[in-house]
Amino acid sequence: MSAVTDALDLIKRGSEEILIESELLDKLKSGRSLRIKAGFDPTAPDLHLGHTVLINKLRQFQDLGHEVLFLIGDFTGMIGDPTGKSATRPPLTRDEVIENARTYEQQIFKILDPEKTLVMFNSSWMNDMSSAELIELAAKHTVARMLERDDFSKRYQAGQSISIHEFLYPLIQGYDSVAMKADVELGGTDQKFNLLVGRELQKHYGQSPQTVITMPILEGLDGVQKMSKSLNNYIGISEAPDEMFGKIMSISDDLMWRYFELLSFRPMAEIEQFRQDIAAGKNPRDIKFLLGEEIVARFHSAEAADKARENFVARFQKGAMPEDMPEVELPANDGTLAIANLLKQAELVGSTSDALRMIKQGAVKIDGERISDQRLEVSSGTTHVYQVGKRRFARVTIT
RNA sequence: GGAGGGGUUCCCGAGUGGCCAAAGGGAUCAGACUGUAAAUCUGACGGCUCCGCCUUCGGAGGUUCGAAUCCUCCCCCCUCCA
Repeated sequence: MSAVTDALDLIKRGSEEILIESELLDKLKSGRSLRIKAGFDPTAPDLHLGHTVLINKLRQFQDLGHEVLFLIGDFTGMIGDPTGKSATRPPLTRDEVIENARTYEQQIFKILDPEKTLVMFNSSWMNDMSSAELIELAAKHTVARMLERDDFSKRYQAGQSISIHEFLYPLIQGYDSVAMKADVELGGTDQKFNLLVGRELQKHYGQSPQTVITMPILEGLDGVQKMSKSLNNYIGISEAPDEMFGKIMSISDDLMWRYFELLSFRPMAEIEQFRQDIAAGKNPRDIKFLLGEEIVARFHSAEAADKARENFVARFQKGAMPEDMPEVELPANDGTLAIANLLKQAELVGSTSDALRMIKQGAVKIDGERISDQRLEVSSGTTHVYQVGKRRFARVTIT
């Protein structure tokens, strides 16, 4: 096997689809450093593991000697990508976009090699585009083709609104490929339509079309919907080790295999061995520990991973209190503070109504003792650990 | 421009004058069970000084003892016609 076919094999691992594979092979054979594009909409301030499926693939390209063009869609971010959305997104303000973009830059270099990464902003060419040029761009695509896109046609049929500007999104994303002279573009499977528009437009503008590589969409913690910040089913790459480890442990056994496949760097053969071990009676929890440690070690350190596992065992298997919890000081009224107000002010619950409900349901503990008195008054000068449910803790001092 | 349909609590979606803080499902939270699993079961799920009170059903007014439900104006969405 030649180095080129080895490279192709590496690229294919975990990817969903390569359009067109033979073109990619030719590009690899040319021996030049390829321009690998990936675009990110700067709407989410935090990268999560779902993003890393793609970023890990970019890293592989870098390891093969190619250059990554990390596009921050600051211009398109103000439009709002309609992909996968059932409703029109509100546009972001200029300040929000800039702030979010900065956060992206800080995070990607946990994975990518800065030496081989070019961070670009599509505003740098889109802001200069004239209205005439924009209309010329829009003339290169038809409404019928736009409506081929799954989410557009669904919304259209369901009688939901599609604003004209949303049609511009795929066109601009495609035009980015022209402006960037991309050889390859990576995206999630939900981006396939947009990525293919890039190929069309490059042809229109006299460039050879980019190879499109789609990566699977990682399911979130619920195992059903895609991992996303807005659905609150994500694991952020900047999260604390304990949090990260705990979230990995909370996924179902089925989902664990998906995460191994898309997030682990272990060879597939080793992962297959894990499956066999479990079939032979090994506790899946112990395999999940390995996944949790690998992920925490990648974004923090091996020591942090060990520590996270130890904390996990101590806290949930042995029922210990967490080591760190918020420390809160609250003023009393007339020497005491009602329990419901205390819990609300300590931000353990959202409202006093919620606090009373939690007490009724047996979810509230003080120093580990379950309480049932909704009218409990806590006197000033005391410090206790208050707990709501299994996860929410605070050490509260009444002054 | 014309005709029609629609905007309900986080989401979907019932509800056409009092029994509505509003069915049902989803999401979420809690309890049980566990491997903090998942699944399942049970319960909760606007707010508050919580057996009572206050504020919600696109917005503003109005009718009524009483309105998410009726009337007026306005805003927004969709469909068909032009």
